[in-house]
Amino acid sequence: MPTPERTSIEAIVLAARELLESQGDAGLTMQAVADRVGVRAPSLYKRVRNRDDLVRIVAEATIQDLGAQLHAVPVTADVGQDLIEFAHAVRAFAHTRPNAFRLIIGTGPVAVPPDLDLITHALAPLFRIAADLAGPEHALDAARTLTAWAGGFITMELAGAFNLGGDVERAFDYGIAHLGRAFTAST
Amino acid sequence: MPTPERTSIEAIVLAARELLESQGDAGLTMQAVADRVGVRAPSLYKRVRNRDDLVRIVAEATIQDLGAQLHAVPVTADVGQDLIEFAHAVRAFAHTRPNAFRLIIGTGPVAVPPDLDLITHALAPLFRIAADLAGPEHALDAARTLTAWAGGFITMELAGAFNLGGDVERAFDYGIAHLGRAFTAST
DNA sequence: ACCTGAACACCGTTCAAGT
DNA sequence: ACCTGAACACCGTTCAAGT
Repeated sequence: MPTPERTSIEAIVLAARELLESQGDAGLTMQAVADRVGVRAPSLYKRVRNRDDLVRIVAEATIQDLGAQLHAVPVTADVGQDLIEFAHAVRAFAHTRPNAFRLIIGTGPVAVPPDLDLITHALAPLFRIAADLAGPEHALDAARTLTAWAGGFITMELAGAFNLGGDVERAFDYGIAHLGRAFTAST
Repeated sequence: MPTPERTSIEAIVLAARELLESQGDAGLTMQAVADRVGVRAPSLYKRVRNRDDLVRIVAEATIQDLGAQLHAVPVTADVGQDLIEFAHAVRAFAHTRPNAFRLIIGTGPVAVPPDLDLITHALAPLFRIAADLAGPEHALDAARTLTAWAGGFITMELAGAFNLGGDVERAFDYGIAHLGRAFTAST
């Protein structure tokens, strides 16, 4: 006797993302997700292996969203300007969904790492910029330097590590400008 | 009738640090700490407000250790070389105590933020380098760029985000070299 | 004054029993 | 085939009772 499906993986993931952002990682409990989608907690295990798996799915969905934002940044003739727009897009994304962003920086508590291809595809626009700035043979190194800086800066900003005074906005722009110049200078 | 003290805050913090490094954040439970110091879990609350407080103390102890390592880096006439040694010291520290390092990057699960003065003092050598490289008026911006890059790079490395091939070591040195040049170029 | 067992409110997860 | 209640092994934390 089949029972009608009372929820879906999509509803579960949506509930998990909303809970993560509104209540933090500790608020993302199987109980709370179940309540939100209208079933009992054990039912979730029909659609999801366990909590770690659910968190991994949320992380991957976030990577895809971030990738879409980055692919939407227009490509102009000025690579330096593109880098600025790109960096601001990442930062804006992180500010609207800080908890999800922490998840994909490798800093948040993700037990199961997200799919590598997803990350590669999401960051494809960055590799274009890095290659244009530093030349094809240093593209990977340059891309890593840029992601490390952006990820580190935004993580620290979200953690409130920049309370020493000074303008955080200006420090971010200072970083972009000097990084952009650093690569171009050594082509 | 006083009972003899069967443990101490020092023993508790030591146990917590060992557990964090060997078992990860999830393994750092009040139960496990109590077992290790030879009391029952409720007794810990005589020395520590709660688990979040214990984690904060561990984070602060880690900042002090990192600060000691950084202050031990010799100051030479070549600021560029100092920066290289400094960055390598941070990375070496992170590799020996990855879980504790994550705690102080603002990426790990620290509910209560560590004392700001501790961080300022620990990073004092960096500010010297930043001021020498970028000039006193841009010292803060430069220091933030450097810490963001180093913290982000090492965090991603520890999370295994650099599996795209290529030499991680080389990417790190590439980052130092270009950052060092970037600031000096614009003095 | 410190330590303890017992208890409480939570977790994630499993599983037999329902429909 | 999906959903559920009950149960299990864990958490962190409180507190009255011991010494």
